[in-house]
Formats: sequence, structure tokens, C-alpha cells
Amino acid sequence: MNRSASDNASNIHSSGLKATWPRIRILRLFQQTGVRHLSAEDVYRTLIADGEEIGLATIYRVLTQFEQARLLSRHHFDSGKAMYELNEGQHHDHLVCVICGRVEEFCDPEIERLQHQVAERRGFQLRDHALSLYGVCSDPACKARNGKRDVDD
Amino acid sequence: MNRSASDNASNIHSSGLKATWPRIRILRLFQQTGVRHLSAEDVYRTLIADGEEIGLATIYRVLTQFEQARLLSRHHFDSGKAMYELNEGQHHDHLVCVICGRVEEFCDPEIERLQHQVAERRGFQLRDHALSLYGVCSDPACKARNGKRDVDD
DNA sequence: CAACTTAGTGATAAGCATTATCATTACTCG
DNA sequence: CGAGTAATGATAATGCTTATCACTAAGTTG
Repeated sequence: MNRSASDNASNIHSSGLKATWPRIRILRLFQQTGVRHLSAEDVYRTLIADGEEIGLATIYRVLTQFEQARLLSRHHFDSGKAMYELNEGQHHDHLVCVICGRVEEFCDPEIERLQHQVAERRGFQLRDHALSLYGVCSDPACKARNGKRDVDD
Repeated sequence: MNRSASDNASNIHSSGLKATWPRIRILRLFQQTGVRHLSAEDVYRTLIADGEEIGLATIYRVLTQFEQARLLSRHHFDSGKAMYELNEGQHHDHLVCVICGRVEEFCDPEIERLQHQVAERRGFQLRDHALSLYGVCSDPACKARNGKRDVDD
């Protein structure tokens, strides 16, 4: 726990940020194995529940800084709230369960290739891309609560 | 203009909604060739500029109803505000210019197929999917104002 | 190591897109 | 046409996020 704190300190430092307790605690939370995708509110509630004293404003500020520093990446799914995850280099896309909200990741090189092809054909210089699939995940509880509608495509 | 108004009236009617002036005006705006993708604010400002008397609350209400009636479809790009476009049946994805905000559409059956394949493999029952490519469009003005960073993938 | 300089924190207010409320108005159908 | 109900629009409220600002703490210098 102290070891990972110092690791984080250097990570944070090398991004040009001071290694303060709130930043270390936030980064550590994302490094813990468990749920990979967290909203600002999620982070806030988790840390408060852990007995930490931290303000919501700090959470938002630090998440933004970490995103700019490329320590985290931000995604906007359909929920209206931004979700953050640890940036571990390789790009990937998301499957979002419309029932339980769980997020799975996937990586399909062929889709990536086709995306670049489309952009090139249209004369777009690609900067970023986001692919999200929404559906009912494999959890039996979600399948059970599954309503009427099916694929929209 | 009157002809299209009555066309709209029946469109709206067959969705189980009363054919009121605000609804007719909003639908007509989307049917006019021109910019296909509009935010609630865009719709509001355009109608006000046209001398119409309409409230912003009505815009939001009607856009939501039209989306549920499948007359329009809604997209969340990175801007934070929802964009609406006329729903003409076939699914497509979007290229969004990060400089001028223009939205182009594309349709790639192979990407669609691969998306379904991914969902199936993960045991997801697909409901919806959204693919947006962000980049600098082919407009010379946008290319000129193009900064440093390149593809992130 | 102590004073210093500046960045960081947290409570709270403000901002922006969107939704809810509610009295007034306008469709529709008989 | 007139009753009944749905729709409108002004405004208040909500939810997420960013800005403000006095105070605290990190890192630095003498």
C-alpha cells in the first residue's frame, strides 16, 4: 500500500503535477483491480466510504488533470455522466449493459482498420474515435429483466 | 409549404401525437434540406429567427417525443449536447469534424457485421450501437487551423 | 530548518443542458 | 360548436460539471 503510493507519486510527478494525497488516493483507486470504469461520483463515494476526507470539486479537478496527463481516459456513454478508466496505452472499445450498466471492453483490429479506411476516403484526418455497443449482457439477472425491444440496426 | 405541413400533420398523427403547430414546424425544419444534425438550441434559435413564437421547453418535449416515435434519432457526440436528425430508416455512423463541428454520415456494412459478431461472442444481446469518428474534415479552412496532435489509436 | 512562494484543496456558488411544474391555450371528436 | 383532454410556454428545479476564493500544504531557498 505504501509501495503503490510511492509508485503513484512518481507517476503523478512525471506528469508535472504535485504528488498530493487526494491525487495519490484517486490514482490508487483506479489501479486497484475491480471495476475499471468509474464516474466522478463513483470515485467520490468510494473514497468517502473509505473514510477519506475529500471534496467533490477536487475529484473533478484531478480527473480532468489525469485525463490531460493521459493517466486516465474519459468516455461518454449514454448515461449523461462521464466515465473514467486507467489509460493503459492500447485503444479499445466498449460494450455497455443497458440493464446493469456494466462495461466490458473489446478490441477488434479489423474494425479499427475499417474505421481508418472510412476516414481516409472522406478526407478526414482522424484524431479519435469511439465505438460503444449497447445491449443486454450475459448476466442471467439482466437477461431475466430484459424487456421487449431487440436489435435496432 | 402548406403541402408539406399537411404531410407532416399525417406523419405526426400516425405517431399518436396531435398535429400542433410547434410539432409541424419542428418536423418541417428537419425535413428541409440543409444541415441534418441539430441540437435543441439550434432548433430553438432557428425557429425564433424565423419569427415563430415557441418555447424552449416545447422544443425539448417535442424532440423527445419525436425520438420515441422514431421520427428523429438522437446522438451524443463529444459536445455534451444531444444532436437530432431525421430518421430515415437505415442505420449509419458519424464522422465529426473537431474544428468546425460538421457531421458527415457513413455506412459500412462490414463494420456493422463485425459489431454484431463481437456482441454475439460476448453473449450480449445488441440493442443499439454508436460509432463516431472525430477528426479534421476535408475543408481547407479546417485543415489550416489544424493543430499538433494526430491519430490517437 | 524556517520563511517563502506557489500550487492544491474544499465549500460553495455559478453554469449549462435538460426535465418537471402548472396555469393557460388549442386540438379533436362527438 | 363546445366539452374534455392534451399541448404549450414561462419558469423553477434538477443533475452534472466548472469557477471562485479563502485557506492549507508542497516544495524551495536562504
